Amino acid sequence: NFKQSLGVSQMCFIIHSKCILLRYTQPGQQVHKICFGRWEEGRSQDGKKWKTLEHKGPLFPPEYEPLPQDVSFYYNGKPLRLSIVAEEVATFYAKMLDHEYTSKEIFQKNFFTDWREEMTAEERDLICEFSKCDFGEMHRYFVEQSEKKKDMSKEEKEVLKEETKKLTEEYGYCLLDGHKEKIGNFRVEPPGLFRGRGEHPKMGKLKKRILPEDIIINCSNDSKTPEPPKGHKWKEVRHDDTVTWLASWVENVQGSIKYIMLNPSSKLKGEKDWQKYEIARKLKLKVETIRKEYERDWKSKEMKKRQKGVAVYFIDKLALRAGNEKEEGETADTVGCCSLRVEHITLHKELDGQECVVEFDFLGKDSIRYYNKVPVDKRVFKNLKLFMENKNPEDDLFDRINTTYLNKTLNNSMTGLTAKVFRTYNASTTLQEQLSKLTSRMWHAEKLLSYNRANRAVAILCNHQRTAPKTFEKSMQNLQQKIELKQKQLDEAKAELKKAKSDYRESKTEKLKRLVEQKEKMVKRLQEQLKKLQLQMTDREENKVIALGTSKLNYLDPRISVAWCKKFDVPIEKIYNKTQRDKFAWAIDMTNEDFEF
DNA sequence: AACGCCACTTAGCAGTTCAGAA
DNA sequence: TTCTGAACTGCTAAGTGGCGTT
Repeated sequence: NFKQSLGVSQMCFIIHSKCILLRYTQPGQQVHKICFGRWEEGRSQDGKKWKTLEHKGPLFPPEYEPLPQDVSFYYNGKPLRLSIVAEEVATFYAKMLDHEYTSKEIFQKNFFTDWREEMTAEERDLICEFSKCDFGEMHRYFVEQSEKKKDMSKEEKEVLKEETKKLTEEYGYCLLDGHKEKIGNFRVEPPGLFRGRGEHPKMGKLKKRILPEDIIINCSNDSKTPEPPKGHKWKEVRHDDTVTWLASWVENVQGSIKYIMLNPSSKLKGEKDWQKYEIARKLKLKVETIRKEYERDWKSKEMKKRQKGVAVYFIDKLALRAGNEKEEGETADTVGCCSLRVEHITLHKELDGQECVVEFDFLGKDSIRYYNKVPVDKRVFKNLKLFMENKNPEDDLFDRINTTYLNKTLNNSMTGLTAKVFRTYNASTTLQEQLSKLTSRMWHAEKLLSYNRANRAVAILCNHQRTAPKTFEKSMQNLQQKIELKQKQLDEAKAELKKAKSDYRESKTEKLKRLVEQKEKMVKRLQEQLKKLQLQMTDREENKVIALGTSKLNYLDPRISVAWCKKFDVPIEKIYNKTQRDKFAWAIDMTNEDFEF
């Protein structure tokens, strides 16, 4: 009846764990949603993450398939049949042959050492020199295989797709507190060669195959325990409701623990995400006080306090990461704020007409370069000079402090405050500020472009980079050509319009009048198309090495975007794709247009 | 305070899919 | 219908920060 009275053909209930939405579209109008119930903030205080948890355990990668008889590894120019285990490891290398990783000495060395460990005694005796190894034939075989896969018929591809879908349905979900939730990564990581980022000392090492005997399962004790693969046992089955993971194992290269966890769309993750932004909003209310506090620290008698004051200033102003200390030689040499070394900054009393400029140049997370020249407060500049006195380039800039101390003092200023909150706070504030400058008079494409601009401002602040797409230059050229063509068309159309007008002036017939109107329309359309292309060009150029996704997914309070969409009548689908809409379901459900971060 | 361990978020890349242009 | 480039998805490495122990 409700449907009929509204003249709506379709209506659906969207059932979240803590709210139910009734969703429908009235003809010619926007989508309506009626919300019953709401998301819960905070959650229980006792550290319990769930009451019940049931799942099927992780999905293992397929077993190794030996090479066909006519494909072989060559040593010293002669074909050599390897033992299954050694052959498998060799294929890892062979598959990567055209990647530049394999040309690096450390990569080769690490691989060769670990490979020899997997060989039989005889193989180890024989295969002593890496330079005599030839993986060419194996490599060609794998290239061929992937070609074949590409050339498969539509039907065959369909069958494969169906199979993965079935596996996802079986293993991709769990039951948490009685609700079906998507799992983030339900597959055990397959064996292979470790590829670190940047100059990683462990690149090329063998990442071993994980067996059920390595895996700890976590589920509730009254649930059906996942079945290990035939002939195998789990390492342990535990029932720990203070953690959110479903399974874990220790990885052999770095000795770190890997987890199977829920998808960001889950209630558990969503509420945590929400909480994160609430803390950042709390910082917004206190940030002025906190800024005064660290400015006072710049003058402290205690060197430790001064260093802290300057470090927090960097974290706040430049959105630097905290910079935990890392084990030397175990990972790539990267730093964050607290681990900055003297060699990473250069002080300029004056630079390009600005006073007190600090030049930063260091590798941050994922070995992404941070390069920036920033004019700073005079007192900060003086302090930095002081911190650098009598130090070697490789000494710590902030030698009296570390992230634990810094976070402890931050927590004293505001409960829940840590270094990373500043990044969230500054990112979200920047987005909101930038968006508030926009007007509703813009046309659609312009609105979206402006949103991207705002997003980009944040990405630049957080130094989120990407390697320029391989096809960038070419696609840019193509676009340029299109623009030139459009320009030419426009010029022609304009000339035609002019002619039509003068014709009309000479003999004012109805037919010629219509022609003028027609040509005017044509010119207008072409102008719009040209403008659109030019916008696209700027957008793409500015986006060349900037990654927008990271900030969108991790730093920008989605409620800002949702509110903006509502206010300016932009469909949310233009801003967030399906995955993102799932992740931010909590925000989409509860935000109206006057939300303020 | 130093250390080691653990749990969780944040990050860029590569392969795949999709949509619009030719 | 085919081709091309962008968007999306999955993957897993690399951070942050808390806690208990010494």
